[in-house]
Amino acid sequence: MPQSSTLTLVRETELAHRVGEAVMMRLVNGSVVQILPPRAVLFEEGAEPEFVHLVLSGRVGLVASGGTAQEAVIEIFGAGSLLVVPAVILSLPYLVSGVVLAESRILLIRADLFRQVLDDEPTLARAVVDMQAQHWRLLIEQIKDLKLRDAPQRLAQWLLRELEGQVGHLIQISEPKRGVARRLGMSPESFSRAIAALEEGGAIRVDRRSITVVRRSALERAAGLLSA
Amino acid sequence: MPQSSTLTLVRETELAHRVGEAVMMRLVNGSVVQILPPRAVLFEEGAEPEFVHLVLSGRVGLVASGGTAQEAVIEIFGAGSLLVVPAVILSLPYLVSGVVLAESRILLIRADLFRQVLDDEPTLARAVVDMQAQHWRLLIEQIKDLKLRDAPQRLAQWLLRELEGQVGHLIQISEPKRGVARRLGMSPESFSRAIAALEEGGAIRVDRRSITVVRRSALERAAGLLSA
DNA sequence: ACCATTTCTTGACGTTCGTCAATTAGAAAC
DNA sequence: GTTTCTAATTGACGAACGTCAAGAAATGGT
Repeated sequence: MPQSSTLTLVRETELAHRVGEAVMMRLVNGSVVQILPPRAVLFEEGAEPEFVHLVLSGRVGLVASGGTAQEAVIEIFGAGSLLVVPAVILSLPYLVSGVVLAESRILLIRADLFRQVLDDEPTLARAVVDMQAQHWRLLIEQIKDLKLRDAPQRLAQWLLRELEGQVGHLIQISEPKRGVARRLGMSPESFSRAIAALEEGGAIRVDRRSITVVRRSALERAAGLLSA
Repeated sequence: MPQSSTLTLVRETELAHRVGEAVMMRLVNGSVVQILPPRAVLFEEGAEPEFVHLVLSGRVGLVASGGTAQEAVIEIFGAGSLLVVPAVILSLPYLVSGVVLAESRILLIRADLFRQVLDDEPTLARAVVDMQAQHWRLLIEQIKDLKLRDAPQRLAQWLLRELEGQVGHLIQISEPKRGVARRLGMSPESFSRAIAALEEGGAIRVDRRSITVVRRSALERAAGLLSA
């Protein structure tokens, strides 16, 4: 069973708030915490699911690999996210790999334990429904992006979404830009050009990995949200 | 409350099997059944969610519209599918519209009723977790398709998936091809060319809206599953 | 501070795919 | 049957974007 500093983190997660102390303890006991550096692989596409992964800190990317060398970042999750619940519930092979993007602390919950608690404890099922619902909407938004917006629009949209939940007009990219580019379904080169175009248009100011939104309306126009 | 022919259909759904008669009746009572023709709109993107939709028969497409006239078919669901649970649970506007593709019988479950039963009845929460998990995997597969496969590969992949759960080698398209094309994220023209290419390659034989898979291996190669 | 490695940017080029337009094929109405 | 409307195909063209290649900038290690 994990140590106290970890327990503090666990208690701060949305999941812990929703299921309550007792149920959370059932999940935590018998689980393992790992602290992993970037590029570590949590689980691999095609493998049988062994754990549900609760991200306590850091960032984890869901990555899919095509037949050749190409890789696509499906989605990126931060602290509080519960990963690969569907694979565990259905006992089907992972559809994606989990790759650590920034040093992360991960709680590994054994698959059979998770399934059992899910059946025993209604509060867990109820909490999972909500979390799944949020993830579902993320994916729907992303499919909409991919199907009906071009690369610069996707970038503008992404910047606007990053801006929500932020204090000021500043967006800090916490990982190589390549990662963000792939998450947005474009090459690093296209990402670079799209960013340059937005800066050219006076919408943003870029320095290093810091992006300041200068004119929000220009961003919204670039995202295709404003008509003219 | 719906009539008996409808009840028979309801009882055949996966949901009914999983939650049991009593809970299902709570959902059905006070709910309404609609029989709708193609092109009917069940719910509209951006609107506040009023109902959870249980498809009893027919097919319903989830459609998203970009700023301009363009539309994208996100996913297509048939009998037994429970639609827009996430929007209802989170009380957030629909991200997509629901459009009837083939004449459908739909059970409309009031949003507040669904939320209440979801909180009261653990079996419903548990069933929804599973159904959401399946949907999640559909979307993940689709994002993988969009991000790392080109149009002909997506078509080949789709044909292979349609073939599973079929008896022979025959695939019947039950709606205008445009719909399938959009679901696959390509224009009808590209769809047409991709199909022609597969027929050219001897993988399939096409007649009207019937597609016969002649050489499965050729299809798998076209889908990018086989190396050479 | 230096060098080595990785990341990022920029340019040139080719492929893919969407759009436009014209034609053909089917389906439905009368 | 003919007309009419929608769906599907085919060709030509262009825009978007990925790849390749080279160079600049930043990062990390010692």
